[in-house]
Amino acid sequence: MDEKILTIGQLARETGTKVETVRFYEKSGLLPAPARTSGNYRSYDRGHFNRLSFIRRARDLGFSLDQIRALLTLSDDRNQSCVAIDAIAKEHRAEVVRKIADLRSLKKELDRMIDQCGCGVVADCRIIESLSPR
Amino acid sequence: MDEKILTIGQLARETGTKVETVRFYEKSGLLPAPARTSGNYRSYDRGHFNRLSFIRRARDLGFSLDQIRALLTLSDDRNQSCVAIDAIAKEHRAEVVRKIADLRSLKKELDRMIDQCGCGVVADCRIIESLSPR
DNA sequence: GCTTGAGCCTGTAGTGACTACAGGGAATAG
DNA sequence: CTATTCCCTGTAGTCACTACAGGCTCAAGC
Repeated sequence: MDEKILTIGQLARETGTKVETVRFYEKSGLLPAPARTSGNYRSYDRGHFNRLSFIRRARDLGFSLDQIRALLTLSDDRNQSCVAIDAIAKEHRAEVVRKIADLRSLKKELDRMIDQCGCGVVADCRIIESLSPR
Repeated sequence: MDEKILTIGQLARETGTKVETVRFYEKSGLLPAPARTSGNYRSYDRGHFNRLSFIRRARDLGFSLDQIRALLTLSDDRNQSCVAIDAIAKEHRAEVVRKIADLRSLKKELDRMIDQCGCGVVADCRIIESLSPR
């Protein structure tokens, strides 16, 4: 039972978060408000550390704060079916797939544009031309 | 010389922009403030139409407003070399390439996560588990 | 001439997910 | 005792719009 207690700075360092971001998560209702010391400092425990780690990992994977809020709520009820969790993850993956496709066609257009640039004078620039209305 | 003059609504429709966005571009210094009618309505000419079309096309290709500002400034000097324009386009393409790579590795992680989900009960959920700190 | 409705005006505030102060108090090392 | 580092609250800024609120103008129909 090493109930080691962390200041906001330590918690931030250990989870790779900025101090301001930790406070922002608290204000946004993602991280419960912790106990305070006599000097009004926030004091975090293991539960906070776990929850913040979860949030950060999910953020790294591109989940929105709303999605994370939903995941956290669902994961609190350990006896529920995890179909809803699966659905959130799949919805997110579909978004990612869409974005990849969008960026790929974007890149093709940029390639075409850039390949045509003879790097002469602006008046003949194919990049400017392909951005201009015909 | 059909100097046809457009209201903000017509300009917006013809360029596929929202009226508020046109005003926003003016406030941001991307689109020059047009003349006004006696009733204080904005009246746009062909030059505005061309410039706004350019902005929209560049936005569709994912250029930032700052990049577009630079492109517009550069393209105004028709005798300059277009090396700088080429550089902006290539920098943007590099960003897009980076984003595609990021999203691809993201998708792989999401795939792994989702594949493992047996869709049982939250307590055994592999998605929650792989988001939690080890 | 009068009304109705669409379109226009300005200005402000909201979005997401933070980030960056400003102006203070608390804790700690020397 | 002092200097430094950390912490506190609250507000404003980022990007590229979007959405009002509250009011004015204009064109068409009656």
